[in-house]
Amino acid sequence: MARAPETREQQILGHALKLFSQSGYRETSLQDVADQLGLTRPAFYYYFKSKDELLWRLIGNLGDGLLEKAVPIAESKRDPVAKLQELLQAHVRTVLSNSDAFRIYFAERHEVGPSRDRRLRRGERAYADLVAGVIAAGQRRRVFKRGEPKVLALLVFGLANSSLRWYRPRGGLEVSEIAELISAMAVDGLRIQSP
Amino acid sequence: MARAPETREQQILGHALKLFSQSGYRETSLQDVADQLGLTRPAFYYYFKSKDELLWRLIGNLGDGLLEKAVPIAESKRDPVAKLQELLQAHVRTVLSNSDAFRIYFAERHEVGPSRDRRLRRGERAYADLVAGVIAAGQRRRVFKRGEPKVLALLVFGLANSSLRWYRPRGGLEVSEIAELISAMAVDGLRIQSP
DNA sequence: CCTACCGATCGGTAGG
DNA sequence: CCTACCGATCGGTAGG
Repeated sequence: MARAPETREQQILGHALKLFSQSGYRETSLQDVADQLGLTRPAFYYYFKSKDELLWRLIGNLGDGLLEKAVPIAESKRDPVAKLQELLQAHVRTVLSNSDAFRIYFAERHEVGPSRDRRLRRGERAYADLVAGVIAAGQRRRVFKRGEPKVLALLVFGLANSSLRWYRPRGGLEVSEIAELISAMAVDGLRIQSP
Repeated sequence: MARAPETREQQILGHALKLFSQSGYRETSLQDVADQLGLTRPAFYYYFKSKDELLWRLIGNLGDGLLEKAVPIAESKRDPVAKLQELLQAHVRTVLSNSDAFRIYFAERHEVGPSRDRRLRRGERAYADLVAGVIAAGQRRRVFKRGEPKVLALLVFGLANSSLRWYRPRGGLEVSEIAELISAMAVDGLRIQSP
């Protein structure tokens, strides 16, 4: 059972991930993090510039990860319904596979400061525009309901991200089951009902 | 234009509501609240026992309000689809009409301490069970999709509550429009698709 | 990475 | 006894 040789930096990131996710960024002191690792608080500053820097390392590139997976799906040649379904499945899988980090992201987003906040916001807008574009394409084909595509995209993200509120690894439902449930619910919710 | 004679207590509650909602509970000091009202921080303690007490006054009975409106709908004689639609419309209207308070509720829920947290949890469970019961009734009539009713209820709440993330009063969309959009999306998302 | 600290600010309380 | 506060400061903890 040879453990991967974790660096101190990785240990700090891992423990901070758990603590920030469970108790919040402001509620968790660097002393809490240091205690769990058996080192002093000042030692932390050998590895990270500040508490802000630690937070940014945890949540700064989550948006890029989502966008990377989404772009090829949105640019593929499938129909809008299939695209949206695939986009949402990928979204839920990514979010729930990194549930601690995304929980921190959504709860502590505002703690990163104005310039980084703008950067996060740009990423979010690009991602939302991508999904809104797919929804708009489905509306033009008369398969999705009318309504502001951007608002519908935000609602669909709200549905998908809400799984973070109750999802727990190894708790009844698998990530893939939740991803299928949510994507089906979102796509059917947007579909013009036939009867 | 005679303003209602606002007591100091109401003034404090109103300003704390805005500040906690905008910047967070821990991020807002009692000094910030006091400054906005032109009084000293110790004066605050004449009106409230503690910062915790202030938070509780803002979010402690939001759940009761939701439950009060939901019970008569759930107990009415309508079919499950109509019940769910009405439940969700009432939910969204209530939540968005008190958007600052509910934003605080969802973001700072954990700050109220263990015993009050249990109380909130009990209220949430009762409310979720109510909606899960309506969903289960719809499943028995083969109008709603299969799946754990409790999970489906949580997803539906997630969709409804996500509107708090982007809703702003006097911004394009009316509360009633959002309520109808969300309830239609949720009900159709749960419906077994006919074609 | 530790010991020994700092400037500031936190929530909360004293007497009047 | 009540109300509506004030100036000063408490013990602790924050990030650095």
